[in-house]
Amino acid sequence: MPKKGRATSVDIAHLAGVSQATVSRVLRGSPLVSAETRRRIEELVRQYNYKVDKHASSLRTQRASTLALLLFEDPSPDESHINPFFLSMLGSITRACARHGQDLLVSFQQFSDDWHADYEDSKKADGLILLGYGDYLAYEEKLRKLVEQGTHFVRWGAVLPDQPGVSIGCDNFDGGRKVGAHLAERGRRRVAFLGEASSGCPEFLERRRGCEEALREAGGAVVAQFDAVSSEDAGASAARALLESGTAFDAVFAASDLIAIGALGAFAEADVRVPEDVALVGFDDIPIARFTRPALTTVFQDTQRAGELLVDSLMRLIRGESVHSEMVPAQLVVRQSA
Amino acid sequence: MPKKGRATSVDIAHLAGVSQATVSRVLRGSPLVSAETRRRIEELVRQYNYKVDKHASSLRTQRASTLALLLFEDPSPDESHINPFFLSMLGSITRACARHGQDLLVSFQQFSDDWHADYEDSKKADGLILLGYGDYLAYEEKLRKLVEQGTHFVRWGAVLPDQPGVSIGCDNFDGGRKVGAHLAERGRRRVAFLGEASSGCPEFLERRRGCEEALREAGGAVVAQFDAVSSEDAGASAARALLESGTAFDAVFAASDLIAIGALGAFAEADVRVPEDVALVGFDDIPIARFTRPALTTVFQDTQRAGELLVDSLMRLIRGESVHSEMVPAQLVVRQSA
DNA sequence: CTGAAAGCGCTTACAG
DNA sequence: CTGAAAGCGCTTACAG
Repeated sequence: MPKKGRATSVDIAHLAGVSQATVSRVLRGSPLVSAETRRRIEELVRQYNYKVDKHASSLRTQRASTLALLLFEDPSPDESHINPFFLSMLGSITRACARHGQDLLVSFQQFSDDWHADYEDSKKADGLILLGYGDYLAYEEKLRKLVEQGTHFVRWGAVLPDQPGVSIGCDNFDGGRKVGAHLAERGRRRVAFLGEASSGCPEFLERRRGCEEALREAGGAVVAQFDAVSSEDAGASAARALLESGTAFDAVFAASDLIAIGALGAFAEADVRVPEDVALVGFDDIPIARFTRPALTTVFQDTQRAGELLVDSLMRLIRGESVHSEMVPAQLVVRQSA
Repeated sequence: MPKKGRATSVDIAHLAGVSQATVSRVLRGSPLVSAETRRRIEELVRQYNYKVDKHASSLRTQRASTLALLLFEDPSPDESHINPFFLSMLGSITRACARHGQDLLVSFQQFSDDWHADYEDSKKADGLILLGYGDYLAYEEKLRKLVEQGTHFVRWGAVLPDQPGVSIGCDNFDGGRKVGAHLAERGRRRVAFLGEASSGCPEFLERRRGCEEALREAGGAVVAQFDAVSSEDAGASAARALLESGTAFDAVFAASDLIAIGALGAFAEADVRVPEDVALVGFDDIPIARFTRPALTTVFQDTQRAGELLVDSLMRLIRGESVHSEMVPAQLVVRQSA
């Protein structure tokens, strides 16, 4: 007869006529319990809907069994929508956490110096998963600090030499190369790049560089770049700027699908036909890419695999095992726009 | 000199030459501390990067200061993408939690009997936010159980009489009515509804009923319904079925934007022009709706407001205050498709 | 304004 | 295989 409130292991122990320690053993799956005792306790546990208290357990074991996902987007600090690609990562990360028996704390925030403090110091989480866009230069400094502090973290992003910490990312260079090769094969030679390819945005930079390499081999080139953060609006503006610049081009490589979708709108307004007048390729393969008109040719990143890798790497880091950065393959998805 | 590992309040107390209780008081913002002592302790706290241990604190206070967001989607148990509308809710819920000083645990799952057990019994969370589509009939049973068990929860969904627990939802009926009125005003009289409007899906049913009412006043009607869950593929199939059925119609009301986008694709394939041949209206105003071709006329639900309301209601429920269901207004957004 | 002390609900060495 | 006991790091009534 547990009193008001939820039953505790002491209540269950009384009911079963054993010590509280034995109840705890059963719940932790210890082999040091007789089958009969175990059965009796499990029955009571079910009957009273007893669950181990997470806080008591975590306090005792010094493990939160919780991971924190920090999503940040520098360009759009407004209240609105998050990049759908990140959201698909969120989905796969959630599922990977469930498989690993970890709870997942989620937070959207601006770049912060307190990531570490907020989660690991307070022991809310055993480690952090960092997911976001933003100026990598500013970001790197913070990563370095996290490493110094011994924070357990993994990040999704460009995988480059000499980066602080562990990164999991798509093979952006190879993805770009596949786009360049495809465009060349379709007879396109003058490609405009839409997106900020600079050292502040290494993912985009790698995509552009890969594309350039493939193009060069075929006698083509990236003839212009118009900066854009990853949003439809930025993509539309960049495409309009491209059109107004008078640059001669026969293809556009948008650094992300969101940018490509914005460009698609700008081209339609200007009566530029895709793919007849200009071939258009995006990157990310967000769900909607199959449903644009024309359907978007783009690069698929295996978010399922990435989520699993992120969680798995982080857990190994937490256990003190050695972990290295890793890339997930990029795969060209040819649809109608190029 | 805190030993290895993070500093505890005991370490800080030693360093400051006070008792551990005093440190705790400072950190909880108790007025029972002299200004001088407070200052000294705060300095040390900063210097040693000390944070209150969440588990110890929660164990002692019996409050997790954490909310759990359970996202479930019945129709697509596959690994893939989550409805973007829910994701935008997730964004606003996260921010609302931050404002209220609550951590947010996120989980995607199938319908489960263990929602309660998994989160509140184990004290991982003080309350649950339920977000998802699925067969309401099956769902209602579970809600009833949650109420019986005294679980603190709020759900996003249709707000109807006699529902168990607290619901926050859009005014679906009024949203539907606005769609019907707009279509009628545009001279459309024969509207096909795409989406499963049944008692298993009360949101869609309300949307359809609202639309019918407005249409009736104008001499129009909903002439057909083709079921679809909320996805592009289901929308495309439903639209094709509509076309094949030979029904005469001059407008389509899709129960969600995802369905509308699928229908847009199917119409394009069949050379049915939107809005010339058929006017098309969606529901949700997901970010991409502005960028489809033609841009989608749809119904906006204030997710910002909804997220705040959900969190606020749940917290009041947790504090034992009385809370009632509430609706968020629906707003027609006219673009090009109708 | 401050400290000593009890206790939140577990886990796990230790002893049997 | 089982129990008694210590202790994880806090918060808060109680006493001064």
